[in-house]
Amino acid sequence: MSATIYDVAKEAGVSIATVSHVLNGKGKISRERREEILRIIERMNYQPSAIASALTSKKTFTLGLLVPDISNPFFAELARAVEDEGQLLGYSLFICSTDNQDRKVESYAALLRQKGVDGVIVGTGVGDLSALRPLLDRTIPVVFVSREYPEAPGIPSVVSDDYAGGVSAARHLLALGHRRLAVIAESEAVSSSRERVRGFRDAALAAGLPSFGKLVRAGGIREGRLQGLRLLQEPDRPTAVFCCNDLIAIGFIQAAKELGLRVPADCSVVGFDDTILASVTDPPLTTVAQPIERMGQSVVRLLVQAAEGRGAERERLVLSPSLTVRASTAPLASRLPGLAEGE
Amino acid sequence: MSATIYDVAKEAGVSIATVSHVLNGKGKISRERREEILRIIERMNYQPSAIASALTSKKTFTLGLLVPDISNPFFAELARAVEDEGQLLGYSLFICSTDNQDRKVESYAALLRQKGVDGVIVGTGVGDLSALRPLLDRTIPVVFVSREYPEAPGIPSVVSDDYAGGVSAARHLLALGHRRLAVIAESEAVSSSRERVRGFRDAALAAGLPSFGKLVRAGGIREGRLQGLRLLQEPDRPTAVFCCNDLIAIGFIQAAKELGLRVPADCSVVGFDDTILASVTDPPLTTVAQPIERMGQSVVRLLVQAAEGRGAERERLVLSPSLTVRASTAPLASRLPGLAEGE
DNA sequence: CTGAAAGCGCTTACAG
DNA sequence: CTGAAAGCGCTTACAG
Repeated sequence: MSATIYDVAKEAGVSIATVSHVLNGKGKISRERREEILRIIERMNYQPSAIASALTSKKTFTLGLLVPDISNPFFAELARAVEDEGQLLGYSLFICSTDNQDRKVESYAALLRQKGVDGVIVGTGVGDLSALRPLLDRTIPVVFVSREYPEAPGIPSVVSDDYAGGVSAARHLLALGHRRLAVIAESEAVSSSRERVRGFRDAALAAGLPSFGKLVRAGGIREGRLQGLRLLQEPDRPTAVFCCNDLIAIGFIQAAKELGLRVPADCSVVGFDDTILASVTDPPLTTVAQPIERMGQSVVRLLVQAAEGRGAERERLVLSPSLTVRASTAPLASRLPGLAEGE
Repeated sequence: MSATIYDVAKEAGVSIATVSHVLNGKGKISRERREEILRIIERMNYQPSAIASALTSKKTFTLGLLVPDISNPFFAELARAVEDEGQLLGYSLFICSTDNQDRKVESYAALLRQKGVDGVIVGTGVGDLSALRPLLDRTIPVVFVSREYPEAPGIPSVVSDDYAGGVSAARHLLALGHRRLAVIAESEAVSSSRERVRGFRDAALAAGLPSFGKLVRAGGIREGRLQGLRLLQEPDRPTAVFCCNDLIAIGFIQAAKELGLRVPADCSVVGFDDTILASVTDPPLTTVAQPIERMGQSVVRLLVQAAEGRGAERERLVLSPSLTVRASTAPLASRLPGLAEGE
């Protein structure tokens, strides 16, 4: 076993209370004593047990992060930002992949509660909010990131302005002359996706489009490809598509290639998120960039504020996304789209 | 506050020892008593404090994972596998991104020690192994994944057979008729990269190549691109390149495109890892696939064995990589490569 | 400025 | 089969 506070106290000829005080900078300790004790701590290579102090102080300096899947680049990048900001503020991070399943959400929630985390960041989809009860029951602070649940009043959230993101995607495509649009959204259950679609629709209608275009749903690459194959083989196939995340967009581009269509010449594509994937595809993806790093920083700050009893200053933080134009979008070709296919 | 073991004991009219016993399945408790107590636990929604039990039992059921960067897809995918296997065995996961800096490695090591983790998985580069001293001093079990340190005897590791991976990359390119090869390796400090290069070289020489080709170094996409620009503008530019990870390969492909060269027509590219990125690039990347999921599972099992005192069965587990052929490699064009550029 | 003592919520011999 | 009691390594009023 390694040194405990008792060993240090004995060595220094003081009580453990005094050692504890110099450790935590509490109370008044004479400068000489303090320095003497610090020296001994150093020499004995003493490190206080976080477990013992957690048991008494009720603080673990640990946070939980619930995401659908840590191997999904968006959440991996978010996790990195969360980890860094947590580290800065002295908090460690438990990572929990839920696959958006309430069962896993609830089991992780119970686990995190048992572990005594000081707060948890929820970036995962939660079908039934009661899955979070183990946390809320014990009044462990919770903050949502990238998702919101209006049914959960009083729980702060950090999101990007998804509506505005949808608007900017639509305006970009409209400015390029596209009129025959389509949207591939995520599940209706995902609040952020709903907002993105709403923004896109409003902007399209505001531009005088008679109709808003086809709307289909997908989750990741595979489904994006499937829906792409379908959309692109319809007689009135769209000349531009808005995909509610980069993965879907990637699947869509794959579908286009398989059908011998060129992106953006035959169909423009806009994604959402701007993860590393967007810069790597061919063509590089025009996409609505979420400020992932700032989102991560902000949730942590909000959560730590709540955890430390300094009431969160705001309940809801909305960060602005920005359109990153790469090469998957282009002006509408002058020929009538679709003609080549023999309509 | 929520219920403690005392509340349950009082409610059940037994001692806390008895409650503890039924909780942990220890000792002999009469079936009726057990069931009665279980019922009360259920009713009171009692969950034992992991902190208190950690303080007495010296087990936290928590592991640490040191990686260079959780937002790097390879490590994100590995982390997912580690998390899942840990979860299965009852362990939670602290995630620690070190950016391969010894300073951060050491500070995380000290932190994990304070938190009392039962073991740590090291997938990060460590320049000076003494950065791990906080762990080793306290004899906290450590296992390496994807890297090895021969200087650290007695520490188990799980790696893929990097040498064999390098061989298979070379054989693939040789079989396609390529003779003018190049390699973009990671830093010399990275053991896995060294082995990959060694395998590649041996296979090339064994095939009768007079020389093994150019060797340059890079870390990620940016450097891969830079080195690509350089390599591809030399008079005797290679017709095929082996990149020691997918990120480098992606950067290389970008460079080729910028120079107006086609992959694979003008230059074949083989990567290493087979992360999600490899399937998303254009062309999709031929790459040596590491069995990421199995690696994650295996390290966790090895580590938990060590943590639970069941001596690790083996000190070193080597998993076989396998070549995934996609579209970034092709037979050597019949024309003399490079002629087009006016050599 | 410093110390004695209680207490955090468990587990674990040990005794019966 | 069950309980009393010690102990894990800290923090925190409280007293002096």
